Amino acid sequence: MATIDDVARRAGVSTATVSRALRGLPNVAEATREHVRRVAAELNFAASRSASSLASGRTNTVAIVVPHVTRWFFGKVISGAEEVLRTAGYDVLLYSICDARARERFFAKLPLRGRADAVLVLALPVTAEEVGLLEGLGVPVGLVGHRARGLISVGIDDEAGARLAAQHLVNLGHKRIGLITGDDDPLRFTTPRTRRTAFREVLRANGLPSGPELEAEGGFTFAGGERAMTELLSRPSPPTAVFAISDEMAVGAMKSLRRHALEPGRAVSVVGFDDHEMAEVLDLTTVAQPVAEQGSTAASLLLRQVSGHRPDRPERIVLPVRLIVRGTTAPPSS
Amino acid sequence: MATIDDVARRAGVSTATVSRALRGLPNVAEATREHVRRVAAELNFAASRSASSLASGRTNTVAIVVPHVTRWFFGKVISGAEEVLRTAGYDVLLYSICDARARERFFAKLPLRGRADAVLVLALPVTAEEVGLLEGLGVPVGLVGHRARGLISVGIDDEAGARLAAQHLVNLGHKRIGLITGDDDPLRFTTPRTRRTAFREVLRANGLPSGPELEAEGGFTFAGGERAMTELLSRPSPPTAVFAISDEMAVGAMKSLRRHALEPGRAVSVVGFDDHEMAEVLDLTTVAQPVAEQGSTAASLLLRQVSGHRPDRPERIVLPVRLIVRGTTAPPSS
DNA sequence: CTGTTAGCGCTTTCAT
DNA sequence: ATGAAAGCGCTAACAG
Repeated sequence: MATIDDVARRAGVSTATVSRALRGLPNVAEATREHVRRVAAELNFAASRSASSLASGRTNTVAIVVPHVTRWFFGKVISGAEEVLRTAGYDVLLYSICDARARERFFAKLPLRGRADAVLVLALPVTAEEVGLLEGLGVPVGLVGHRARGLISVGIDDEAGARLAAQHLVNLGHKRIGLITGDDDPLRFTTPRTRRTAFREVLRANGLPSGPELEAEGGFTFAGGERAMTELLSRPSPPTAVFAISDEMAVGAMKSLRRHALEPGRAVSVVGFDDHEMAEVLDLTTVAQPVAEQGSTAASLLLRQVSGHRPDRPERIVLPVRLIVRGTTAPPSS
Repeated sequence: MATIDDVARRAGVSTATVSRALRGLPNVAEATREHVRRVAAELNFAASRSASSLASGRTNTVAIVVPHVTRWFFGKVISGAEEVLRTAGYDVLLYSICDARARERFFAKLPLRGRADAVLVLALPVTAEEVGLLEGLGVPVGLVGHRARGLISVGIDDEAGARLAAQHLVNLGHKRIGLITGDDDPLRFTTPRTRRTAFREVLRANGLPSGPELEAEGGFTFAGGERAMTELLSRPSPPTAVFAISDEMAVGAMKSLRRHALEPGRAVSVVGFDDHEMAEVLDLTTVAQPVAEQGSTAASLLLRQVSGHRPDRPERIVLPVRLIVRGTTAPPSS
């Protein structure tokens, strides 16, 4: 592998000039630059990342910390962020944290220390202590899906989303409205709690029952949603409508309803959250949120800070949600 | 951030000893090692990755090249690989290549040059030229989902899987069997072709019709599967059974069938591929493949090569598939 | 506009 | 078992 010295020698200039020419810095004669470029190409030269990192202190890398690469939502967010980062010339380091042990190890060792110019953390509700550790990294930190004082954050208004769903079902005249949540305990996501609280408030404000007997846990998965709905149906007085806080769970719930000969949108109404690809095809009423965009927005903010932008106050961007009414919601059948 | 010199000074030893002690190399007195460890911890020291890479020539990083982080299959493979790599102390660099342009750029610049000790490429059917470029990286390269001469590869027997599905439907007595494939042209995956060919062979061998008029393209997505099934149903003489080469498409197909009042498993049989989480809940007959395991297996092989193992012949591992018969397949109804 | 010269923070012989 | 010292390949002042 050719080094910068090989290029310099062959081009008849100094290494400094090669470095400048190749990185597009000013103060290089256009002719020289062209010449250096040609020689570098001939030699198939590419600057060693570790050498330039060591010398410059920059890594040209951004770390993304994510629970469950496997989940649709996170995959989308990652790919949104990845594209922005890649385009800006940054590499993406992936840290997947799928259980409490991994999380502990991650924060204990912070393997990304010194490896990234910025960090993007998805959905993990970073504790005060963890925030401290991340800040100690000395690079900009961005959060998607929840906030923490002092850090960039991008997300949606979960309360508003949940309220939209709840109010829609209330307006249709439902009196017993269930909730399929996803508590995912080991990683302690905040989203489920936030949505649940807002959801309950709407019910209470409308004089409707709410609470554990109308709620079930679906772990954010299709199978979990199916189980949760089945459980709700087995309760003494089952709901006539449910709000599932993810589309995947909502679709699982629809499956359960059909299995019980309860047509979604007729016997029981269902509202999901996300506007997953399946929602449209299945005619599922849902609270739509921009997903990839949360990743790309966060990545852009992060890069701005990397290149010196120092906002006066922590940047927090809230992307809009909206209710998409489709066929799975209707007035109660009786 | 403390450097190795700080630790050495404070511990009263040389930097060489610190380096050895902290990396667990031999020839360090146990007492010294313990002492150095303690001091390092006090100072919150972590060796700079770029400095050690530069000095040692190793990066402790593995790159994963993947199309569509967003797709269930790839997410699973990544997380399988990630776990093995993380456990072995390697970081994961993610390169997502979701269209032909990105692919071209990637191979033109090979941004991972010098950044990784090994490369894992998922599903991209690497052309001879691309294989050359990857080999030129000078690090072990592993492939998941297809093979190339000289490179490690891990996958399943796609022919066998497709045959299993086809034969099952033939045995049930179906005479017109459709195929929902996913050609995904821009990236030219080989999997769809392989499965289609094997599938057609079985039909032909059994004297049954096959070919384009019984096939439709579903792009590996739920919505695509739904469209593909709808298209098949609109043809002059629609199939009484279909094989979708992914579960997500199979589930989409089931949706289409229901919309046409054709109960899957009664009016029309459906077989999927993957054994996605949804398959069990939806009672979908499918060809099961180990997914995360393909990632972890490939990662392990790669790491073995990184640490010097030189197999005599290219390593190719084929993981087993099996047919799981569930409720969506039955003899033709008429 | 270009060259010289120090490092960046580690690893790795080679001595001792 | 430990230390001294020479780089690894690049960037960033500083001169000119």
